[in-house]
Amino acid sequence: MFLEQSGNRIGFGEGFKSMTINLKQLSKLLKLSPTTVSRALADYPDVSAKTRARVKQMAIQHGYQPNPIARRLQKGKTETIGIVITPEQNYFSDTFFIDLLSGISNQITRAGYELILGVASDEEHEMQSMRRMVEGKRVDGMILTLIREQDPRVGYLLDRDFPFVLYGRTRETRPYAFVDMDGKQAFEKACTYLAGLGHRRIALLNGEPGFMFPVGCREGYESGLFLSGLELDPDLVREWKHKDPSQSSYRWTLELFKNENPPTAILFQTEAVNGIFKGLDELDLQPGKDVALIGYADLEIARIHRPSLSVLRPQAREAGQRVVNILLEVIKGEDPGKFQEIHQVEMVIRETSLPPS
Amino acid sequence: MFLEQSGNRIGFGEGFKSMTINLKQLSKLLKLSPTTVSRALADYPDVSAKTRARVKQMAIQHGYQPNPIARRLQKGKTETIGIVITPEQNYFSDTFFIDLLSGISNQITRAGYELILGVASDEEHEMQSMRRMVEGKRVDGMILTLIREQDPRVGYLLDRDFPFVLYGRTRETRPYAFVDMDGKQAFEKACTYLAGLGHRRIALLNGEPGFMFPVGCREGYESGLFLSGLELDPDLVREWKHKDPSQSSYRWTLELFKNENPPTAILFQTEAVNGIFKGLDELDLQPGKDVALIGYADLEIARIHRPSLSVLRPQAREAGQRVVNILLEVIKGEDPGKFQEIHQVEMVIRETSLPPS
DNA sequence: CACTTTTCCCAAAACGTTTTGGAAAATGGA
DNA sequence: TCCATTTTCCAAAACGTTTTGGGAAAAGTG
Repeated sequence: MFLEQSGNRIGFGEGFKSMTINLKQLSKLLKLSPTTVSRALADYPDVSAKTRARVKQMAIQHGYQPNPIARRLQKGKTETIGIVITPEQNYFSDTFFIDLLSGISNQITRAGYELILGVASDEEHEMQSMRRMVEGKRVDGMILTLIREQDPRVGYLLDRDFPFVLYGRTRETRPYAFVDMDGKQAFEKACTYLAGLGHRRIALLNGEPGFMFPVGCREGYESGLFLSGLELDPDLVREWKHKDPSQSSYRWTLELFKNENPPTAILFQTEAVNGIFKGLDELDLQPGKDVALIGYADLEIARIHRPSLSVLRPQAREAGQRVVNILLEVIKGEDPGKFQEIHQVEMVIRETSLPPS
Repeated sequence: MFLEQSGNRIGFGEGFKSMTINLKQLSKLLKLSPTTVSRALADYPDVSAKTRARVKQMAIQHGYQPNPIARRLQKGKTETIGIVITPEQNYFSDTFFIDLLSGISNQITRAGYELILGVASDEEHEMQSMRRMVEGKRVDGMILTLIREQDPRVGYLLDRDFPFVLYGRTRETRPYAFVDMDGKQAFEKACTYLAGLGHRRIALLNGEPGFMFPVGCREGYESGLFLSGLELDPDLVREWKHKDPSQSSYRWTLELFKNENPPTAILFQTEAVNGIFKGLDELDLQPGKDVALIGYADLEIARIHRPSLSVLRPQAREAGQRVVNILLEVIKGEDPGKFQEIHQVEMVIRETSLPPS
């Protein structure tokens, strides 16, 4: 019989949770005032080394942790920063965004802060979720991602002088803090590299219009063409959609090769790679051999595909950490205009960036 | 010249932020006590309809929102629930997890609660992040995902009687609350369906051992074989790894077809589909035509691939909402054992589930 | 020794709510 | 009119910290 499997642990529930100790209780134990205990733990100089040690030892022994809510009320800070993501724009397609989030989370934890997350189904709920955080006094600062060229969130936050940092940039004349990847430099580098290999017809399968990042990509692409003495052919530039990167990029790939003078190389964001592979496959073109490819972002598929995909590699984790460190400075009262970082992007040459055949 | 671009808005900063109004200030405006205002807003019956209306009107007019931190301190609740995710196990491979998160987030917001997120790099940091939330009194409850067969997190939370809900299940005899997908029923259904089409050699490319979900998948697979009068061939069962689903499933796909009597159909989790496609391609086998395929989870790739992939479709968003509603009940003090839900999974027949050729 | 300075500690206030335990005013019943 | 009841409001306490503004004891100075 399996009677013993029922596993009652009588007298085990309750109680345990309330075993957390108080500042007042701790101070009583130490025969000190709460003031002194608080200040001892905070390393104030006006408490003797001896009692400070005694206090800390007792605090550890009893597992004392100050109640963060009480501290926040007193300090007038939420010790919390907010971020809102939207699933529609499938930002979670791979490790890129989670890397960014990982950098953000770790740095926030290190500062003793909290990260609160909102998931919004569309642009309107995105704004609504942010307003709840800001006007509901639930956060000290906001992190914004997936920035649009005209982004109402930025104006909103600037208007009420609320601390925030962008991962990306927008069109806004007032100064604000941001960490951005140098998409322009990256695509220029990739473009001139391909031209240096002898490619003369280089296509750009760019991200969705309306967002800021593709703007820089396009600038870099055009600049790369110019520096290589190539002419811009508008027929070689197409834009895929966030809603279904694969489907739209598939369509545009086919489109690109209807050209009487088709491209021998394509630049793109790696999110769109599935559609491109599918399109090339249908056209009986071998990636890397018949068409050179360089993607932006080093997703898993780029590494495991055969031939492996040459990529531009943004350091998402580091960027996330910088975003947080900057935001903490801005919350402290530093001038946001001082924090405008553009991070370089390295190029990783693998197997899909050969000279034209 | 572009001098006007500098865009100084003198006197625009500061001030704006502090325009948030207080309960005390609001009560002064109304010539009422803070008590009455608070009770009026909370719809207590001991405040007259007339003053209640007056209070609410004034509150709206001045955009009053009670400071959540002060309320939390008084109420002794954090109004916050926590979740910890880990990027290594690439749970973010597609829309599935973000759908779950979306359901969670929306329901939490509706309850006036907050979702705080931890990102942990491995199992150890996962536990550490959770302990920070629990022992640091930062949350009222935890949501757990990606559950292992032996999951130390569950024991930890049960031991200190801390409210939590699992998305998934674990091996644990004490009662706890969970919402799980019926992987067993799903894989049984898929397996009998394929057998019904005439398939006699059905393979299972299962998720990583150690986690709980693949256990149910395997049970359903075996049960499906049994119900269809087929024999289990251990050579037709393989397991891929979370770290690189594509690579490992690619290897195992090749392996499966080294069998002298190879499978005509494969069941698997859709995360592994890229590796399978790649393997089949290398073996010159056409998905759907030469080998029937049914995946678990309706990721984007399943819909856009040609032929489109037949799938088992878990309703992640709904599950996320249930998880939150249950957790709120448990936080209120309800018995967790009462909340054990197993959600059915529907099958979507597309183009990769034909009879054997 | 008398004075100043430094060291070490603490009582009380404050943060912004909600809850507790009445109290005053209005109403109803005789 | 008087008492009991109901309605409507509020002062004070409480939640658990940190900060403010000293004050007593110890140490240094002449």
